[in-house]
Amino acid sequence: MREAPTTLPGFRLWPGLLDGAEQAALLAEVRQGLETAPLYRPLTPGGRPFSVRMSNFGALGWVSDRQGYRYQPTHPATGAPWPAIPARLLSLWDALTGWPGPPDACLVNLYQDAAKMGLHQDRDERDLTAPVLSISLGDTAVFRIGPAKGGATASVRLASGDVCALTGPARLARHGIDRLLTGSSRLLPGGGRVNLTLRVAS
DNA sequence: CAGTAGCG
DNA sequence: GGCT
Repeated sequence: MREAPTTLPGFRLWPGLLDGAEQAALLAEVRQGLETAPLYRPLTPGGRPFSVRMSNFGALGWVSDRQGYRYQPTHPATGAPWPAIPARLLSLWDALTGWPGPPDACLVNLYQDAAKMGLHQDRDERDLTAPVLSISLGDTAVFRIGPAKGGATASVRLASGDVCALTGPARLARHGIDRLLTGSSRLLPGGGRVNLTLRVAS
């Protein structure tokens, strides 16, 4: 599968990398993990709820609450360790990133209806040179990305099966999700989008 | 604070 | 749409 050219150096995009069967198989593994680590709605440190629901796989999970942002080894509601990262995601990481080690965190974000994610930077990881890999499943999202220090952003549609990465000069790019194109995919029975974000947290 | 509103 |  070809890699598409992008405007921002270091932002890599592989449209349609996962075919329908691969998307369905991955989604089944995600659903299985979510039985152990149920989706929940986090709060910002200021106490406002996210519109997205979250969970995590891997040794460490990204969480937000009144205490702040951090990575922790257990689910905030159940106290249990996060489920393992599915092997096919680890293979994808190996195939697409040149990074010498595996990711130890996989954030699971579920967008439904009007859920969105404001512009932000991923900067809670110990080594900010390790890439971030993102997999989209379900409804197409309108993704926005711009330079780390502010300025003009670009809008990019992320469809089911697309994979993208923030690498090198784009590692600290500001990015977010403006909205979903509802009804654009039938992968999730009730509609919506699952985003999987692989990171080296520690 | 990965949220939101108001300004311009 | 970007900044505060």
